[in-house]
Parts: sequence; structure tokens; C-alpha cells
Amino acid sequence: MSDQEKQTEEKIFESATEVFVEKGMDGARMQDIADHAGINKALLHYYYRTKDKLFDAVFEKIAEKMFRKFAPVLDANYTLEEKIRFFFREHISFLQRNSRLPSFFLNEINRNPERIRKLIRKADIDQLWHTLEAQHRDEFRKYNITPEMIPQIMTSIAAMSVFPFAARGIIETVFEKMGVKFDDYLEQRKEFAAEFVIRALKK
Amino acid sequence: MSDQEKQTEEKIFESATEVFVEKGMDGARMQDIADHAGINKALLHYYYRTKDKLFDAVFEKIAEKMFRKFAPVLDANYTLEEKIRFFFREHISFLQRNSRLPSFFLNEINRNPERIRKLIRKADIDQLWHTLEAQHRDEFRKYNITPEMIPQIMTSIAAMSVFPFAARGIIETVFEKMGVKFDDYLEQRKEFAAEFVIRALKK
DNA sequence: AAATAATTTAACCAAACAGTCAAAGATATG
DNA sequence: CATATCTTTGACTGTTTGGTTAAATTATTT
Repeated sequence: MSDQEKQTEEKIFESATEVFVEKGMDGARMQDIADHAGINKALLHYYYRTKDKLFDAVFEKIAEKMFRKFAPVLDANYTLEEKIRFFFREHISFLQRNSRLPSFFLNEINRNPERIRKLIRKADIDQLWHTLEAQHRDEFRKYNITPEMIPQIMTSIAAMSVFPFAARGIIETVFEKMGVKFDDYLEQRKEFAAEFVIRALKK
Repeated sequence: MSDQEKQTEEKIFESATEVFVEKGMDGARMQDIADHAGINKALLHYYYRTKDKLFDAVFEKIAEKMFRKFAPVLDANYTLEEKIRFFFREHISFLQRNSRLPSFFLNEINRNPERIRKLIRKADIDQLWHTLEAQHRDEFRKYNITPEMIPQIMTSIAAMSVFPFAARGIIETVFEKMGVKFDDYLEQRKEFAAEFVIRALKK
């Protein structure tokens, strides 16, 4: 693959990512992506034969990037509380830099659930879970965390981090009326979310 | 307005709601809505001149329905803890019956933030907030809740309730692999979320 | 430098789309 | 029952869309 080709392909991929994330699969236009990349539509179809294939490539890359942020949580050298603090700090920081991703991602998955099946099969999510459980068995007992509570806790942690971005449109507008700056709120949230969850877990 | 006309208009409105919520503004087709209502496209345009006008009508109605669920929280006869329990029980129950609403709603707002501005102006959200603060001033002091924490707490409560629905596609798929039933999880969540938040608020 | 292969383009196509229109059917009004 | 008004339809239009094609340009190989 020549440098020129790689450059063009990369330019296309970046442009496609931008347009898809902003407009969604249905709202995105191939012409828009081509314009954005400074090429014409035929060349776009030359590199990625169809809109679907291009979208799939973009979507998979984004998913991979998002899930990668979860990996360090599996490091056995941290306590549960340290992991929670680490997760919120890192995950919210990542989303600050990619603030439209959650809304885009969640929506496209709900619109076509088949998409996530492939990704989850590849990421071995349940495996990941068993690792975590083994690492913190003692702590779970200390906190009185039973297996039935796991799904509740997992989704609560994800919710605390992702929701402000998924609902950014509403939240930002309400904050405006209350005189609160969304950016300040996010900075504050890294710590707040962690302590909130840790307190909730304690008896 | 004759009965026949009302019936047709209602049928159109219901069909439009279904199709818009399922496919989103961009993904929805006027032909689809017409088919769904058992009429032809010309009649659809006779009642609602454009797709945009039809969408606006549907969207406003949905928003009104969602925000109405927050109203009982303003009843002064409940303590803060009672309100939290009440909110999760009622709000999650509502979303169980309208499980696609959050994803649709959040996405369309992020896609076009101007939409929410109108609604929030009408709903007087900040007013609503001051009422709440006045009702629970003593309890806030007891919990050591400072004004800066309010936005964090508000969004956390919303997140706990709305996120499982907004991220339903992923959550349900992960649960499948873990052998957890989403419906059971939701039933459990009404109580879990309330106690989780209440514990988190306590020092 | 000639031949071959890869890249890029302008012009084009068929399908899908939101929206229109004239006229037919139904319903109410005098 | 005749006239006016409201409702519904089938057929149509102009535009936008994803995708194609054949030919031109550029890069690579021999």
C-alpha cells in the first residue's frame, strides 16, 4: 500500500468517522463524506464499496477504542476502590475528548442490535467479568455484594460515567438556565462519581 | 372535527409515533407511516403538511409525557428519601412500558439541540428546582449537600433510571451471555437504584 | 521508455424520497 | 335534491441518494 493511498484512505476514514458520529448512519451522506475528505464520490466508493461497509469499519473502530478504556480495570494490583476511582477518571477524560461518541454509539446499537453481538463475542465480556469477580472476592464479601447485585452495580457505574454525555443536549441546556458550566461539571464529576459509587457500596 | 376525521388523525399520529421512535427522524419514511396507518401518502400530507411538522408534533407530545412523570416529585408531603423511592418506582415503570423512548429522545435532542430549548422554556425547569430546594433545605443540610453538588446528584438520579433503557441494546446482549434476564433486572432496579442513591447521599 | 497496474475523475443511472395535484367520494347544508 | 365543503385517492414531479462506468491520469514494474 503506497503512502499516497494510505493517506487518502486515512483521510476518508477520518472524514467518515466525523460525519457518521455527527449525523448518524441514516443522516450521513456519502457526498458529505467525500466533500469532507476533499475527494469525489466515486473515489469514496473505490475505497469502501458501499455505505454499509464504510459504516461498519468506522463503527468497529470506535467500539474497539471505547472498550479498550476498560482494560486497565483488570489490573490485579489495584483494590476495588482504586479501580473505581481510576475508571471514572480515565473514562470521563476519554469521553471529554470524544463527547459525541456515547450518543452515537448507543443509538446505532439500539437501531441495529445485531451489530453489538459481533463485538461482544469478540471482546469476551463475560470472561472479563469472571476475572474481576475472582480478583475481588474478599472485597465483595466485605461489602456484602451478592452475585445478583453485580448487574445492578455494573450498569450503575456505566450510567454514572456515560449518561452525562448521552444526555448532553438536555443537561447542557438545563445547566445554562441554572448558571452551571458543563465543562466544570465534568471535571467535578470524575471525583464525585467515584465517591458516590463507593459510598453507595458501603453498608 | 368529525369522529371520522379524529379517528384518522389519531391513527396517523399513533403510527407516526411508532415509526419515528423506532427508526428516528432520518430513518423514518412517510410512506412507512402512511402504510402503518392504512392510508396513502397524500392523505398524510393533508393532515400534517410536512415531515418536519409531523415529527415536531410527535416529539413534543412524547416530551410532555416524559416530563409529566417528574411532577409528583414536587409534592411537599414526602421526605427526600420517600421522593427518591417514589421517583424510581414510577419512572422505571413508565419506561418499562415505553422502553424505546429514552434512546429516541436523547438522540434526537443531541442531533438538534434547538428542539429542547423550546421545551425547557415551557417547562420552567429551573423554577422546578428552586421549589425542590425550598422543600428540603433541612434535609440537604443534614446530608451535607451543598449547592455545587446539586447538578451532580440530579444527573446521577436521572442516569440510574434512564441509562439502562438508553443502553438497552448493549446491556441486554451482555446479560444474555451472563444468563441474566433484562426484565428481572428492571424489576429489581426500582428498589436497588433508590437504595443505592440514598446510601450514596449519606455521610 | 514501454507496458502494466493502481488511482482519480466527470458524467451518468436507477431507485427512493418528500411533496403536489386534479379529480373522485363522502358528508354536511340550504 | 342540489350545492358547497371536507376527505381520500392514484398518478405524478422534482430532487436527492447510493452506486456505476468508462476514460483519463498517475505510479510501478520490466
